[in-house]
Amino acid sequence: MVQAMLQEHVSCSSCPIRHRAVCAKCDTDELERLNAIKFYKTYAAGETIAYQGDELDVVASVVSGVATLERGIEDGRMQMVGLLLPSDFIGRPGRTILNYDVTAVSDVTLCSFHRQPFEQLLIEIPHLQERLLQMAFDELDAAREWMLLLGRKTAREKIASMLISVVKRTHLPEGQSLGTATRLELPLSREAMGNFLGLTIETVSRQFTALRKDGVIELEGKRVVIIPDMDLLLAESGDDDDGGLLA
Amino acid sequence: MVQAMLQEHVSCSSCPIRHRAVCAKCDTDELERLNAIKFYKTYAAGETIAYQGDELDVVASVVSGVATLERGIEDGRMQMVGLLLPSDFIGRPGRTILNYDVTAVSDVTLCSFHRQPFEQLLIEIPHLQERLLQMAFDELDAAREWMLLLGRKTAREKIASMLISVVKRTHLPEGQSLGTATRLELPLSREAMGNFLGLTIETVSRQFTALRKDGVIELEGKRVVIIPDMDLLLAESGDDDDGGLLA
DNA sequence: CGACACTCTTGATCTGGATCAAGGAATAAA
DNA sequence: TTTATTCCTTGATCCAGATCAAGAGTGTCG
Repeated sequence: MVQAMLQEHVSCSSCPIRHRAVCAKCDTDELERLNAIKFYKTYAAGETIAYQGDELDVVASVVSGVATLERGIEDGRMQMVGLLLPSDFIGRPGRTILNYDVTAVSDVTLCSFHRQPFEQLLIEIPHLQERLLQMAFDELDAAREWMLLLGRKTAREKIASMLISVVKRTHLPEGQSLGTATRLELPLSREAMGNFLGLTIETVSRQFTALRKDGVIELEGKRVVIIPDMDLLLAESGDDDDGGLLA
Repeated sequence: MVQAMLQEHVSCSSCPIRHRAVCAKCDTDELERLNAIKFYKTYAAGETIAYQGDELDVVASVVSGVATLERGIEDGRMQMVGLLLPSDFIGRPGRTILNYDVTAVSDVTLCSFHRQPFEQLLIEIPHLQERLLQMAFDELDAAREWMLLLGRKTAREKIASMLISVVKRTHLPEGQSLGTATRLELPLSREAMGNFLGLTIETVSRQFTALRKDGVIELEGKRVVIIPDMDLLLAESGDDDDGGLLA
């Protein structure tokens, strides 16, 4: 499997390293050097990629699938602190100890780099570091928006905000407008959503049915949400205007 | 006043640019170039340094005092998303619109740089960018720890965690151990703490008196907290071991 | 000095979301 | 087909923290 991926991606055409995650500006030579040290790895849905406290000697970029970062307390409480979609980055240069669990929510393919050669390239290719800096600041902005959600929003607002955020991250990049009716496949289980939003699974479920009864969303099965009027949902999110969670 | 600061800091001896915040590795020449474009500005306690939505053409580093980043919703709800102590950084290269209020909690002195020349130096002095990347990742880690607090901790745990975090950030850097009894001057009002923790002012107040009655802390007036046994406080924070919020 | 404005504490009550508990629906295993 | 198993929904009840309300300091400005 991994071998197949390697063959398939020799030119890195579908790899975020090429496209967005790390080096959109790389020239051919630089891309070659990145290609030389990268390797792919896949994980099955539900699999834990790495545990809190692990020593991690790789950094990676999500190629496909959805993964989460979660921080836990020993009594079982869990808080999601990162939702990783394709092109998102895992790990940080300069630190080896991981302080949260990384879990594959769906089947996940990572494009990984051993820390040492990657950090070397970071020094030698300046715009790679620049790109990483932008990504870190983007994540920081997202985290701060998320803090507003966790600290001050009601359960209903949290659900609405999450839906908007998922729409923005999965639909907008491909150029669709926010105004049209949207069909959304949720990448997360009710439990994962609870950990995302700081709620219990029961409250998540109840808010979904409440929003459905109020005509804000429609449900197809458990994982598909249809948003007939995005402005209606936006009005439920507690954000004045754009919102921008994780945007 | 600003003039006085400029004189006083010509060699940048007390400026974080020199010490920790941006360029611990700068050689003399590089320091000169940084000095050439920096300027100091002071703000009085309570003053708003910049508003959500402002176009900001400077980045800055906190020299002295305490400032906060807060994100608000129009109905008055506020969530603090950043607590800035000396050496912390404000603003981000590559973005001009600020998406939170920056407020001086105490009297604050900033060491500021106009965006253009600063970004230029960022390109020309690679380890400056490297330093900024480390700072961004540190803030991201802090934000994630903070998200765990906001999403999953009880009011009592929140207060305890905050106290530990303030101790770590204000005492530990000067080399004191965490084991000894500690006297702590709170930089924040009850309201600011509420916004920090996602609580109301009343709940903050009640938890302080509860912790005092239980012998976990002692209070001297409203702003001074004495922690007779740090392990006791640590046990109340909900963190297994180190905690590390904002550390 | 009193009047006012803040900030903080404390009490009484309310409520949103947690907890406890019992099914339903879908998929897989036997 | 029956029997688990997993994930989700719904109901009943409870409680931590919010809200409403009333002072208590403390400082400042006339």
